Formats: sequence, C-alpha cells, structure tokens
Amino acid sequence: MKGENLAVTKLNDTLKNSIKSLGVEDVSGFEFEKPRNEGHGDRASSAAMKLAKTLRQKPSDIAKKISENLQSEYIDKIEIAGAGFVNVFLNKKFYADVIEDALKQGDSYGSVNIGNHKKVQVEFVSANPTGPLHIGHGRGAALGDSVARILKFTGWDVQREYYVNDSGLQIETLGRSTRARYFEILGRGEDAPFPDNGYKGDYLYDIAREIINLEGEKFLEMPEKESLEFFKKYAAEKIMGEIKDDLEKFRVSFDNFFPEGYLHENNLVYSAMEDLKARGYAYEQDGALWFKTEDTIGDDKDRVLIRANGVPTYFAADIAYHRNKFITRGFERVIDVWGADHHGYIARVKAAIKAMGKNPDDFDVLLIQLVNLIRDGVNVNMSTRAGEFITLSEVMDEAGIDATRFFLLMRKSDSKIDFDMDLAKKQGNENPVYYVQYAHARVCGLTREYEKNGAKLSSESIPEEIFNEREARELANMIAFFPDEIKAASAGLAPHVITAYAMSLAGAFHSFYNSGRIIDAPDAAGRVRLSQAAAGIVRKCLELVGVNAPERM
RNA sequence: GCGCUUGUAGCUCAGUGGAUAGAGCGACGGCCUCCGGAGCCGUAGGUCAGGAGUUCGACUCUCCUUAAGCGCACCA
Repeated sequence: MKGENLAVTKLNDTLKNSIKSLGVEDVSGFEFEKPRNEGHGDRASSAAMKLAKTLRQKPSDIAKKISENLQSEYIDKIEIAGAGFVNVFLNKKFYADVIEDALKQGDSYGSVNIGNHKKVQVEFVSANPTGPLHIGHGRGAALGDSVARILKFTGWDVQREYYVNDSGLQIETLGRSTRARYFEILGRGEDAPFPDNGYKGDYLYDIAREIINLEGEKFLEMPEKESLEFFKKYAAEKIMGEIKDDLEKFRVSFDNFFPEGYLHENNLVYSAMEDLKARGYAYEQDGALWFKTEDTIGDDKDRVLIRANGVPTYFAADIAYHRNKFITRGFERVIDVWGADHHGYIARVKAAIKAMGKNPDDFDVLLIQLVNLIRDGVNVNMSTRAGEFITLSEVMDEAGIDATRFFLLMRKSDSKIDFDMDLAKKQGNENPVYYVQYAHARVCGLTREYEKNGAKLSSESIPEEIFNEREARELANMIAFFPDEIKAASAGLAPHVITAYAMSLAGAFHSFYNSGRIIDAPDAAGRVRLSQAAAGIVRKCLELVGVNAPERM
C-alpha cells in the first residue's frame, strides 16, 4: 500500500497469515509492535493473549501455533515469552530492505491514504480583527496549518479557512475605541470618552493618526451614528490586513476568508432558523427563538437563537455557518480550532449539526490551551483588551519562525505550553529545533563531502553488514516506523506526534553518526544512503510542521 | 451546584489495554590528531494525585475522593 514500508508490510503479513490459519477471520488489527525491552526481540506480538477468549485456548498454546506458522525471509529466531508474547528477532536483510524501500519511495514515503480524497475543512485562527495576533493565536495558526498539511499528506482533500468575525459587538467596540483615540489625539477627548471595555492597545493610536492624515478632522463634527461605520470599517480592515501579513510571515496560508457578514447579507441565518423550526428543534417563546438543547444534549436550559429584539445570537450565526460548511459547500468532515475557553460550546454545535441532519462525528474541535510566555524565567501575562501583550510578530522576530512553530507544536494541543523565550533562542543541543535541523544539515554536509571526489550514490544497494551495528539497526528501525507515526498523527490530528518523532529520529541519526566513520568507511556508499534516508524523513517531518530544513547551519 | 479538561522524574511534558513507565531541560561524570562538538556516551532522579473496581494484564477503561484551570448569558 502507498506510503507503507514494503518490508514492514511483508513482515506484518506473515503474522496476519499465521493468525488467519488459526481460523480467525478479521486479522486487520494484528501487527508487530516494537517491544520496549531489548531482550524481547526486534518485534513482538501480543495477539495470542487477545485471541485467547475467542479461540477458547490458552495464550501460550496460541502463541506456539502462531510461531510455528510464521514464514518470513526476515525472521532469524522466534521466542515465546511471558504470558504469551511472540517475540521475533530480525535479520539484517530486513533493515536493508526497509531502507531501500524508504529511499525508493522518496518524498512520498509515509503518505498513507487515510482520507481517500474526502473533502475536509480545517478552520483555524479566526481571530477577531480587533488587535494584533499574539502567541496564543500563533499556537492556533501553527496547529491548524500543520493539521492541514498532515491531512493532505494522508490523502484528504483539505481546505483551510479563516472565519472573519466582521460584525457584532466586538467590532462595534473597536470602532468606538478608534473614534475615541481620534478625538483624543485632536484634543477633544472629552467629546468621545473611551468605552468601558475598549481596546487599549497602542495600535489604535496609530490607526487614529492614519485616519487623521487621510480624512482630516471632519469626523469631529459628525454625530457618532454617522461616523462610527467609517471607524469600524477602517480599523477592522487595517487590522485584518496586518493579521494576514503576520500569518504569511508565519508561513500559514488560507484558501478562504469567510466573513460573518456574508451569512447575514444572504439571509442564511434566517433560513437556518427556519430549517431548525421545520425539523422541530427550535420553538418560539417570550418573543425569542430557542434551540432545544435541554432535550438534545441534556443542557440545563434551552438556548436563545433569536433575541426578543430580533437580533440573532452568535450561536445562531454559528449554526448558519456550519450549515453552510456541511450542506451548501458539501464538506464531509469539518475541523475547528478553538480556544479552550469555548469547550462548553462544543456540545451545542454538535447538537446543531445533528439537528441539520448531519453526523456530529464528522465534526471535530481541537481545543488549544493557553501559552505562557516565559522570559528570564518569569511569566509574561497577556490580555488583548487591556493592551498588554507580546505580539506573535515580536516572538517571531526574537525567537525565529522555525523555533516558534516547532515549540508551539511540541505539546499536544489541549495542554498548556510554557513557551520559554530563552530556550527558543538558544542555538545548541538544548534547543530541540536546532537538534533536529542539525541532523538534516549534517547529512547534507556528508553528502557534499562524499560527492566532492566525484563519487556517485544513485543505485548502489545497501550492504547488509552495516546492520551489524546496533546504532544502524536502531536508525533503520526508526525509519521503518515512520508510516505508523504518520498514521497516528493524522488520525489523532496531532502534530506533536511528528515533532516528538523527529527528535527521536534525529537522535538515532546522531548516535549512528558518532558510532563510527561514514564517508571514509569501506562501505561508505551504503552508510551515506542510510543517512540520506534519515535526512529525507527529517525533512518531511519538518515540512509537515512548517519548519525549514536547512542544508547548512 | 452542574459540566468539561488536567494531575506522570527537581522543571516542562510524551506515553490511545501489553512485559522492567520514557524524552528534553536542569544536576553530576566522561568523549574532539578524525566526515560539522549546533554532536555523542554514561550516572542519579518515580507511591504514574489518592482509593476502589473491570481482566490474563491498567499510566491507559469505570466509579469515588482530592487539587488546579475553564465553562455554565436574549456576550462573542
């Protein structure tokens, strides 16, 4: 199968065939695992214990039968141990074949087909255009972008979307905050007091000054009602432009920016509500329209969709938005990246998706926890509204884009991150991103050195003798498991699987490198090719998390 | 009060029912006449928050207790 390692597949097939010969019909879940302990062989299977109940036989008997039927060119020795583990010791041909296949597949090694070209949308960042992106948005950006890359690599048809919240109260507040700064700069602050929940960041002074340069003082005499539209629109568009610039700098791209206003302008909120009513999920009471969350998800109370004053809630707009995703645009799967403070909202949106006749299981929400920025060992607290924050742009400038992305993807998304600025800036082995990149650059250096003398690598096969060395076997083992890591990362929507694997792979390579000579060894060609197989996968891992793989450092 | 998430080495965290629980940082001790030392090797460090259950087997699943964070609007 595409992306899988041929040698690994062949080895697993011998296990499946052996189990099949015991009369088990579905053997798809049985594959060799990597045992933790070296004494337990190179691969192990716990199939005998799992089958004991259905086959009504003792695990040790089953293990014996499995081992007797294991026929493989790769197996040196089989042992039965513990409660019924089948432990397998592999020969050198296995490792040589693993590397040959990985090299042969090149850039598509690991590209296992999970998505089958199904349409999936990843919606992420979607920060309101009320201020610059900060490191928390950066985490959402890095996560969504990397998830999209991983899904694409594993056969999904991916669309990346940013939902622009361009209407509603927050934009209202933004407009009023901007207008207040405009008046303040022109010495008329008392005529336009700063709103209670206004945005206090300095960036609104800059925007107000721009407006003065462009439009002069004409808004001073205009009633708020008339001028506010201009301030809202100007500030939001300006900030949105800066957000886009930051995202581009952060190597994050979108296929579509979807404005909330589109839903209202096209009456999509109205039609979504009509549909809910028709399907019996919404009802009118006390002048408002309600969604039956109490019955559908056991909520404490039903939730309002359309207020008594006729204005739809955010929830109503969100239902219309997801209806547009699933029904109008036909996405078969939708993934949203949200801040963890919205977790209580997931059940409601899932209920709405069910109410529109779609399967809530096709909707995933990735929650991202806070990022604690640590500088000089102390926390830097942040708040957009209070205007106290370090922007994503500043972090990128200080720590570098590669380190920022890698650090934000080292942890699983729903756990907090302590982002240590001082560590991110270090250029040494304490810094994981350099450690991984260095493995790649080192192989590039080796290749340059090797080819300097006119040596060619192209099609020479890898001598099995290389794998007498433990370090070479372990490196090959890491390479053999790459497709499994990709599967785990894709199925779990978990880029941190990739960063963790990349660190282990880089470690295995550095150990191999330090265990002996490479380009002036007798079997140099094979050693360089093994190194290149490792470097190719390091490069792929870095690509999947959006980090550069430099050839020189 | 109800709900969601999280408690794993000094610190930050991996570990989707398998054998003796791992990594990075920090600490300590080694390795450059040599392809890139931005590297390697080793040592110390654990009541997997606590308790009960499920089973051949539990860090992993269930329940209870406890601690922290968050959520429970006709806000977004």
